[in-house]
Amino acid sequence: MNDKAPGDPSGAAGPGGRAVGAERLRELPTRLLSLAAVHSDRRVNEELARVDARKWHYAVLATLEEFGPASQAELSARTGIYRSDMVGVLNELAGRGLVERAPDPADRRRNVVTPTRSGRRHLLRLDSLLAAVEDEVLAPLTSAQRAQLTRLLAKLVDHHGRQGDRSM
Amino acid sequence: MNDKAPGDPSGAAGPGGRAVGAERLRELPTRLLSLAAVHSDRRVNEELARVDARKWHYAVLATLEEFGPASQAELSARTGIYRSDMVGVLNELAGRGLVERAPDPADRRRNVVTPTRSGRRHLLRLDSLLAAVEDEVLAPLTSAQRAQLTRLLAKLVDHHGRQGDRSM
DNA sequence: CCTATGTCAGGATAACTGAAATCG
DNA sequence: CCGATTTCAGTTGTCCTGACATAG
Repeated sequence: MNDKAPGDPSGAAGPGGRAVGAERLRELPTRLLSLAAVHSDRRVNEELARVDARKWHYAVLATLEEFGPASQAELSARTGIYRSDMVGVLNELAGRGLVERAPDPADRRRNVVTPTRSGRRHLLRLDSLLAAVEDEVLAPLTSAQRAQLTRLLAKLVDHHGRQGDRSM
Repeated sequence: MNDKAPGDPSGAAGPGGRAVGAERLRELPTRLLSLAAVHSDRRVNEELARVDARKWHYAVLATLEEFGPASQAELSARTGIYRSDMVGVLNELAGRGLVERAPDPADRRRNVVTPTRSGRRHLLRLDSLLAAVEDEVLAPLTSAQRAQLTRLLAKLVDHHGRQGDRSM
C-alpha cells in the first residue's frame, strides 16, 4: 500500500536545507503542543466534571486564594478569562455557593468577589483531583522530565504573555 | 507513579498536605500546556489564514505525502481528524485543487484521496510558513531546549495515542 | 469627555455525537 | 445481519468581538 509517488523527495534531509522528511507531522512542535494540550484538557475536564467543576472554576478559586478578594476585572486579568466570560463563571461559582459577589462600596462599578469557606474547601479538593490527572497525563515522563517540561512551557507562556497583551 | 519532584519550590507545604504554595496556577503543567497551545495555535492559524489554509489542510497534505494516496478513513486515523470533519476538510482541499477524490474501484465504499501537483507545491509553501511560525513561537528557547521540548511532547502524545484510542 | 466595569448578545471554530445511506 | 465508509445534522465549549448602561 505504500508505493512511492513519482519524484518523491520524502525521507531526504537535503544538504543545506532543513530536514523535512517523512516525520513532518510527528516532529512539528506546534502540532505536538496542540495534540498534547487537547488530550490533557480533555482529561482535566472529564475529571473536573465528576465534581461538577470546570477548569475556570479552579483558576478563579486559586487566584482568589493567592491574591485575596478581587474585582471581576482583576480576576479576568489574572486568570486570562475574558471579562465577558467571567460573568458566567462567577454565576456558576456563586450558584454553587463557592464565592460571594458584593458591590464594592469604594467603587460602585465593581463587584468584590470573595471565596466562601465552602469555596476554599472545594479548592483543596480540586487540588488533589488535578494532581491525580496531572500524574496520569505526565505518566510517561520521569519527575525530572516533568520539571523540565514545566519549565520550558512556563518560559513560552511567560514570553508570549509579556508581548501578546491583548486588552479584553 | 507518585514520586515527588525534586527541588520542590514554591514555599510552604501545609501541615498534613501537599506543597501547594502561592504559585498554584503558574506551575500547573496542564494549564501551562493549555495556555502555550492556545497561543501557538492562534499564531499558526493566523499565518495559515494568510494563504487561505488551515492546519488540517497541512495535516492531510503531509500525510498524503508521507504515506501516499489514502481513503478518508485512513487519513482520519493518521491525522486525528474525525471522519465527519474530514469531509469538510477534503471539500476545501478539493475546492482549491489541492487534492482529488475518486471512488476506489476495489472497494466502492471508499474514496481514494490523491494530492495534485499543485497540492504538493502548496505543502512545501506551508512547510516554510510553519517553520517561520514555529521559530517565532519557540523564540524564548534555545535550539537544545526546543529539541528537548519536542522530545518530551512527542513522548506524551505517543503515550496517550497508544492507549487513548477512541473510535471515531 | 473619556475611561473602567459588569453585563449581554453573538460569531467563529474545534471537538465530539448520532444517524442515515451505501457497500462488503 | 453485521461492520466499515462517507456524509450530514447538530451539540457543546472556547475564544473572541462589539455594544450597552453605569459609574469614576
